[in-house]
Amino acid sequence: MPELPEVETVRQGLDEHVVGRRIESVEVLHPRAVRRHEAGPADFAARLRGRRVDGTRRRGKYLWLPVGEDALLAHLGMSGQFLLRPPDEPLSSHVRVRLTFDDGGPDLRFTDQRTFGHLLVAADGAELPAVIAHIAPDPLEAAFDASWFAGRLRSRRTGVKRALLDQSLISGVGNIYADEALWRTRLHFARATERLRPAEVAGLIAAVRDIFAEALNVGGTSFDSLYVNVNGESGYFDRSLNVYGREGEPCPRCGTPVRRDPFMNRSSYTCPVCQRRPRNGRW
DNA sequence: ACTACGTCCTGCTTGC
DNA sequence: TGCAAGCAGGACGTAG
Repeated sequence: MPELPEVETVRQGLDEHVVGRRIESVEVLHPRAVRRHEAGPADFAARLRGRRVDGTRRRGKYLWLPVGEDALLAHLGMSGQFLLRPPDEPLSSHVRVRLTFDDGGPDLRFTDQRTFGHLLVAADGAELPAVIAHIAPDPLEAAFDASWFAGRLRSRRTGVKRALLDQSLISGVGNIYADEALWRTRLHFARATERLRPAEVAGLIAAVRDIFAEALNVGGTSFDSLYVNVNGESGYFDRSLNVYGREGEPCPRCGTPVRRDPFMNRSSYTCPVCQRRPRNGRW
């Protein structure tokens, strides 16, 4: 599932293979892929046709390609991929949007099995598209303000994992890296945010940063081959996950079997010894 | 104003 | 063997 490291890997791939090229044609093969482009698929295509891709940007799990004053904004959802393929190669059934370029080189295929991802053209967008103005800075960008984040945590009345997943507080963290960062910091996911000590918050931020950096070094994580980078290569950070998806396996720190708890209609993985459940926790 | 939850979607896995 | 339920989950809209 693409979280910040996977999205950043994709951004780097796009930066290398797409920037500087002029878009010749835009095909929307599945309207759901552009559902957040309010003016509809035809307008989406028209706004991109003939435009040159000027660069690549990312905040959290969103990435965008500035094209003049506009930007092609993308969210990969759970299974979104950008694939570069020879234009004469047949389209797979999960290709939702296809861009071709006037240089005749590889086309760009937004492919998304589970269709949670989406693309849109932001008309205001090169710097920071207004539609994602509510997305907080991610911990790898200069705009991230640790004291602002700590203050927001203190004023929240929720559990720490819910807060980590709230993209308006800190962006880029999903279910996998949330569990990994909490394990590393020895925090249970239900710890009340307002009762976290400053050192615990600082440790949590550091853990998220470290885990993101480590994942980036190996090109992001992958579980079911749904996620691949822009060239179609799978990431492999999953080999170094400590608790996520490892129910019953020994905690790498203390050997206690990892526990899985239902959480927000999904799962949370913890070490029941390293991450003690709080008395007055918030799920 | 803030928090929590249902919903979208497909395909693989599990269980009867 | 076949079918149905379970599971994966990011972000948004809405209910409370």
